[in-house]
Amino acid sequence: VTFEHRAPPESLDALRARANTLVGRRLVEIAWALGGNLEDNALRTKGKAGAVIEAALGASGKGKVHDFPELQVELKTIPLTAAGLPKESTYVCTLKLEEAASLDWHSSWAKQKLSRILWVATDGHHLPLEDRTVRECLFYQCPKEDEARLQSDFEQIVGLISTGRMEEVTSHLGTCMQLRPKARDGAKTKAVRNEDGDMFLTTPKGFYLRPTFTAEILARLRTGQ
Amino acid sequence: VTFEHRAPPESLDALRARANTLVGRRLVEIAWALGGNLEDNALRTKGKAGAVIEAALGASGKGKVHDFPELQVELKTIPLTAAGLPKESTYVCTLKLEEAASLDWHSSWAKQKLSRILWVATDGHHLPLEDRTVRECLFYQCPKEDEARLQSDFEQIVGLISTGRMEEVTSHLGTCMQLRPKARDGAKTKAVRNEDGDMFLTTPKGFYLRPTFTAEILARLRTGQ
DNA sequence: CAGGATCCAATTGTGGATCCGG
DNA sequence: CCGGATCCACAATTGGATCCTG
Repeated sequence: VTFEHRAPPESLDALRARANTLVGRRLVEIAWALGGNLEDNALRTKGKAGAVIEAALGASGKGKVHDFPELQVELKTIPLTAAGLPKESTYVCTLKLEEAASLDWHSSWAKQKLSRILWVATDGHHLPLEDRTVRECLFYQCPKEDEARLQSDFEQIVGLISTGRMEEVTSHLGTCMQLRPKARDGAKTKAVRNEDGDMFLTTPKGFYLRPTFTAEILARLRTGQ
Repeated sequence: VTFEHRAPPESLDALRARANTLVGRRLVEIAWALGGNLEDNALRTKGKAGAVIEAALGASGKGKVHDFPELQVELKTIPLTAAGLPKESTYVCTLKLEEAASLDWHSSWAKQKLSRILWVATDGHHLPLEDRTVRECLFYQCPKEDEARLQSDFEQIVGLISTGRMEEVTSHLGTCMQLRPKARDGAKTKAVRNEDGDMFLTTPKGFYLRPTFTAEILARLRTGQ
C-alpha cells in the first residue's frame, strides 16, 4: 500500500476535471498510475479507498480543516449499493466534549467541513478492494435549507452536552447528523472536565451524516439540484 | 366468543358518539356489555378485536361494500405500538385478478372502502386479548391528495396485471397501498383466465395499506388535519 | 370461502465497536 | 493519537404465510 501524492489542484475546475478522469476506473489502476499498488497483508481495508482517492486528487490538508485548504473543499469517498444509495454513514469530524459549551455552529469544524464537499462514490463492495471502481464524482455546495437542518441537529446535541445532560445524548438524536463513538478499541473512557468544572467519564465521539441524508444530497446533485 | 350485535347507528354523529364511549375500555368489558365474553380455546386471536368492535358499534354490512352501508363508512380496527404508530398493515379488499383489465379506480371496491373510514385504534398488544383497550377513534374522509396517491398505486398494479405482466407485480410496489397474498394456507394456487383468454396460475391477493401511510393519516387526524 | 386481521421468518437498517496508515 | 472510514450484531421492518368466525 504505497503511492505518491499528486500536487494539489490549482482551481475548483481543475479538481473536478481531475476527479472526472477517475470515473469508471478500478482502484488498483489508480494506485498504479501513482507508482504504487494496493497489495497488502491487512485483514481489512478500512480507509484505503479514501487514501488512494486522496492521493490521486492531490488532497493535502495535513493538519488543516479541509482536504483542499486553498479551495476550502472537503473530500468524501462514499461506498454505494448497487442501487446507488450510500452503504454507510459519513464521518464528519470529532467533537471535543470539554469544549462543547463554547461551541457555536457558525464557527464550528462541522459547518466548515460540510459547506463544500467533493463526493467520490465507489462501487463494487462485494469485490476485492482493487476491483472496486469509481462510479461518479459530485460537487456539493451546502444550500441554506440543508444548513438549517444540520445546525438544528448540531445545536440539539451540543446543547445537551453543554448543560451537563450528556447521558441524554444518544446516536438516535439528529435527523441529518448524529453523534457516535469514534476511536479504536484501546481509546476507551477518559475523564474530561467541562467549563463548569464538572468531571465526567466519556469515550471519544464524532459527528456522522446519516445515510438517508447523504442519499438525499446525492439524488439532488444527480438531477442538477 | 359470543356477543350480540347492537343496532346500526342512525347517523355519522351517532356512530362517532358511540365509538367515543369505547375509548379507554378493555375489550372484555365491551364484550360483557354485549352479553358475551372473550374466553375461548383458540390459540390465536386474529380478527377477534375487530369482531367485538364491529358488534359494539352495530356494523352490519353483511355482503355490502361498507361496514355501515347507510353511512357509507368503513370500520378499521388498528393495533398501535406504545408510541402510537400502527403495528400492522391494514387490509382493504381482495382483487379479482381475472377482472383486473376491466377495473377502473373511480368505480373500484378499493376507492369506495377508502373514502370514509372510522379508525378504532387499540393498545396493549403485549397483553392478553381481554385486557387490550381502545385508545382512540378517528374519522377519516379521504382528501383529494391522498386519493391521488392511492389511485397511482392502484393503477400501477392493476395496469401490470391487465397487460399480462403479473410476474412483475410484487408486494414492493406502491408507496401507500400494496398487493399481498390473501387467503389461508389451503387456498393456494388456482388457474384464472383473463379477458384476453390467457390462463395463468395465481393465489388470492388483496390490497393493504402500508403502516407508514396509515401512520401519516392518523397523525393528521390527531392534529385536526 | 370471504371478511376480519395477525404472525413471524427473512431482510434491511443502524449504531456501537473496530481497523489501518502515518 | 488522529483522520480515513468500515464492520457487524442486533433492532426494526416487512411481506409472504397463516389463523378465526360465520
